[in-house]
Amino acid sequence: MPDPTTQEPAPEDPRPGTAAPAHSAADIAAAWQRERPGTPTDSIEVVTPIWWLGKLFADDRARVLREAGIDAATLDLLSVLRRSGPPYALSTRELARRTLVTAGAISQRVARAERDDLVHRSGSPAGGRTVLVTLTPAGHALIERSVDAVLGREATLVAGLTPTERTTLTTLLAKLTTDVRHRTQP
Amino acid sequence: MPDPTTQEPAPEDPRPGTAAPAHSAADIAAAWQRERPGTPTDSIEVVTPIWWLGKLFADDRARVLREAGIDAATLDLLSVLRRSGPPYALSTRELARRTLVTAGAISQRVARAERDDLVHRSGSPAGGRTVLVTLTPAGHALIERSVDAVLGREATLVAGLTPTERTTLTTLLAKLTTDVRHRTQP
DNA sequence: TGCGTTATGTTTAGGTCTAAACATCGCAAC
DNA sequence: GTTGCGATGTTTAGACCTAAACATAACGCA
Repeated sequence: MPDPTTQEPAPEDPRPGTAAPAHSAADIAAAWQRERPGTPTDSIEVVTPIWWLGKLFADDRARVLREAGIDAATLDLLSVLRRSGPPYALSTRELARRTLVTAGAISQRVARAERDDLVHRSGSPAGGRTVLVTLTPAGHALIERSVDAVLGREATLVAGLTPTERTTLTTLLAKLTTDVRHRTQP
Repeated sequence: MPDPTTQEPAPEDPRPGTAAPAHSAADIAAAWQRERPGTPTDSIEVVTPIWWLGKLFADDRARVLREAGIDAATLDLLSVLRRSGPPYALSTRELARRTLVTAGAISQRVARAERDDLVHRSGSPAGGRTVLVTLTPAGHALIERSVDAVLGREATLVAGLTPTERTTLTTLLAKLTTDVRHRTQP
């Protein structure tokens, strides 16, 4: 019965009872249906490619950044500060909000970046207990020469999509993001 | 000049020179253009939503799994074994190939799962130095009651897309994946 | 038989993240 | 004033991953 549409080469020794390898989202869904009929596999062909693409982009970005002498976490930190405009300073809280990691992670990121003289903490000029994290000249220089490398590279990765396809994809991703946020946050 | 299309509330104290917060991919691209005209921002509206969606799905899955008493790494391991069909046994190498993590990570995942009596290692029945990792009855029972919870939940998260939209999205993601693989692997 | 090569697993060092425990600071109610 | 609460940062314990160093085991071949 199993007539799986695989794209992988068949195993050298197809022992009876051994399923074929699955390496596309469709294969994974088919394998569940074969082994466990009725499994709710509707989401697999949407969720799985999104994860795989995220990993592909992340791995490629890591490769590019290694040559630039910076890691993804630091790039994220410096980017947010650079994009915020003069005076290139944000509180820990605000950095956490804009980077999707916890305040504790920001604290550690800032500690590493401060050790490398890319940012410095300044005791709160404005009220409260807030600490302002500011880009140093070295940090500004590093992000300046990293961002074009990273974004330029990623532009080539998505260049295979036509403008129409890209617009459609962006729209659908935005809709899905709204849906998921709506169903998970409240 | 800056007429940023933000969806966030304006900062309480808009000091001069301070950019508005950016919390959509379009806002991020606009912020780069405002602060650094000419930055190649073409990819941002594709790559960023993919990462954010990946994180939304991962966080939600972690929530569901916490109640089921299993973590995402273990779910991944047991799922691959369960989907492979009887006799629910695969080598370390093959597990690494199907889960997108390194062989070292598999070694550790298997060690944890073995400690919890979810799988057991069997000395190579077939040739070589290969170690077969096999699902135990407890592991089989755990994956059986976890997979419906996870996939059922995710089905509701993508239920807002019409069948047509879902097909279009799947197609575009597949095309992008092919492109990116082609440009990064060789 | 002896040796080098290749494939496979495991271990270890280092890095990063989250969750939770702590530590402050400002402020409001009284 | 002072007591308590809420917001903000930092620290720490635990989890998990990668890369690289180590082990073995099977093979090919002289």
